[in-house]
Amino acid sequence: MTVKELNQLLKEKGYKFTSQRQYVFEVVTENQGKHLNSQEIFELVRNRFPEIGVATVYRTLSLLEAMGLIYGVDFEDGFRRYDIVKDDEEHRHHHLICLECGAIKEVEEDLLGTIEENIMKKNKFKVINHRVKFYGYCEKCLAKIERDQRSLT
Amino acid sequence: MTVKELNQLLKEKGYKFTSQRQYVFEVVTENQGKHLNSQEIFELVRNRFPEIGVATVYRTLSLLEAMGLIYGVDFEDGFRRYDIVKDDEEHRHHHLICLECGAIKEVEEDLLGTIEENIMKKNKFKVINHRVKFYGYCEKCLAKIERDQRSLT
DNA sequence: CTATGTGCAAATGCTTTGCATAGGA
DNA sequence: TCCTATGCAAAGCATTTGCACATAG
Repeated sequence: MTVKELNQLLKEKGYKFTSQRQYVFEVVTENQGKHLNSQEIFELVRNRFPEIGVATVYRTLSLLEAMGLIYGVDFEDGFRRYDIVKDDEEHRHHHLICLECGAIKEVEEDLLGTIEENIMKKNKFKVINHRVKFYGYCEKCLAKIERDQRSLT
Repeated sequence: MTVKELNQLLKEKGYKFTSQRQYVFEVVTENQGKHLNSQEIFELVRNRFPEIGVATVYRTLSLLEAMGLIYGVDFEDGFRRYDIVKDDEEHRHHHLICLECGAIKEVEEDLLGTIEENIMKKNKFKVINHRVKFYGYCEKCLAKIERDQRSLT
């Protein structure tokens, strides 16, 4: 999504297009996949627009999330993190979280298609969406761990 | 797990057995499946042991979690919630979260056994554990929603 | 007796809010 | 011009921490 499209979309919904909103959106877009937290986004925006206040960043992130342009995740590290929603993704979007280094990688797959049906049948619960977090070790840390173990013997 | 076993386990690991730890453990145990938050646990313990302080509850919950006797979940509602770990469960434990009424139901299944292998192959990420949250509508709310829709036509 | 555990209150850290001013449309 | 958006500082709120005292072993 371009800044122009953001402008249009904001106006469509009756919101105003401001520099602050533009910069917050740009920063999140340019850092796709990094899952920046609110403070990080604040710092990066401030580089381009020093007058901005934290409150505006928080308010803008909420707005963009409500508009469906970005999404928030909570990796239970004390921060709310944001990333852009890619046009083609619906709910096929999950995270691999490395227990060693904290690296976060995205998985773009609809993992649970058939499983949702079973849930529906067994639990009488209509599944609308799901969020999966896999905890484990990324390639780098796994190699390191195996190396360390070898050197012990 | 009984209080007696808790006593033993604490001592094994070099911790002391105290009334505070006993009551916190009992409250979580007796409210299995309710996913109480720290404040709720604090209130319930205080009914039995009025001298207890919040800090002790927080410290005890962390300790019990580290010992693997309880687990914490974050439903992104601002509270950390706790429930007991049943003996037979490893990582076969997920949640159905109703978008309408907020009800939380547990699912006791290892949903992703085969999927983990694919993740491993495709992403070079060794999965140790996973946590799945399904968002949707529970039986009651689903019925209500359908009723409301019918009455509109 | 000694080290760990506890209660209290203060501190922390992220996020939200109130309010006067700025600035889109 | 009018109403939404912003910046600032203060407030909120769950959780953590420092410290003197209590207590399990």
